[in-house]
Amino acid sequence: MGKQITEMLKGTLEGIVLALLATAPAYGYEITARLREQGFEDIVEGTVYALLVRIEKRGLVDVEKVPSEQGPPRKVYSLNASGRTQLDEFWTTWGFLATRIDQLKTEGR
Amino acid sequence: MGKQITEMLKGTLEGIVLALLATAPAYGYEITARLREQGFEDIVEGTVYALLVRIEKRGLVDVEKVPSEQGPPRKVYSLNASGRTQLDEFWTTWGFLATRIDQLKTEGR
DNA sequence: ACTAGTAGATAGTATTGCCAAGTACTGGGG
DNA sequence: CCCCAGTACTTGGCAATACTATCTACTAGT
Repeated sequence: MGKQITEMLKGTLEGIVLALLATAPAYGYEITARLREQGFEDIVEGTVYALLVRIEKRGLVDVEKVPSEQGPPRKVYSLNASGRTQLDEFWTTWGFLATRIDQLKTEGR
Repeated sequence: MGKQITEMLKGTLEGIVLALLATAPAYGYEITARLREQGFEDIVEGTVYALLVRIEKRGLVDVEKVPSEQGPPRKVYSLNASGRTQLDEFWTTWGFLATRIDQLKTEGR
């Protein structure tokens, strides 16, 4: 996949991460790994950490430091009420966009 | 809609415009109007014109100047072979992303 | 001592959409 | 005659966000 996916992820990656956190709290390294498993092969740790800092500053997640058996302590993020609201808005916006784009696709033949 | 849609459009707006041009050649003002009709109320002319300049520079469209009965001459853009290839790639990338996000949505309950 | 794996942070860059203002042309109202 | 609305395109500056590259810190195995 080229750089198209990079630009498409702007605005959606945050929602994707919020959705992941909605299923269970997680820490950065883990989130990166999950994204990779799910097909987002080229998403890089730096991107995820920066995003997590951002959503923490906006108060969408609660953070807890948990010692790790291996390596430095983990910062475990869990979605709070604000985050769930934001996630709902994400689904609304996504639905809006996806509907219109899918419509364009079917019109295109 | 908040600023979420703004970020989401990054990377998708180009594909949307290419898809519009795939149905018929069009000029900037017209494209802006069509987008507005289709629900993208807050897309601004400046954004569309800048995008058109970009895809022209990348050789995805052919341009023809056509005199208008009212106002300055129109720059009519039509998708060429390169543009159609790019559009195909857009649909592939979009399919990839949409599949994964929809999957996250259904998992989320 | 060295390497690999885990875990996080950050400075700099590029892309892209938005905002705001300006240019150019036509036709109608005061 | 001047101003305004509508059509049509241009441009300079700003903000958000993903990527690149590099760095720190800790543990375990060779």
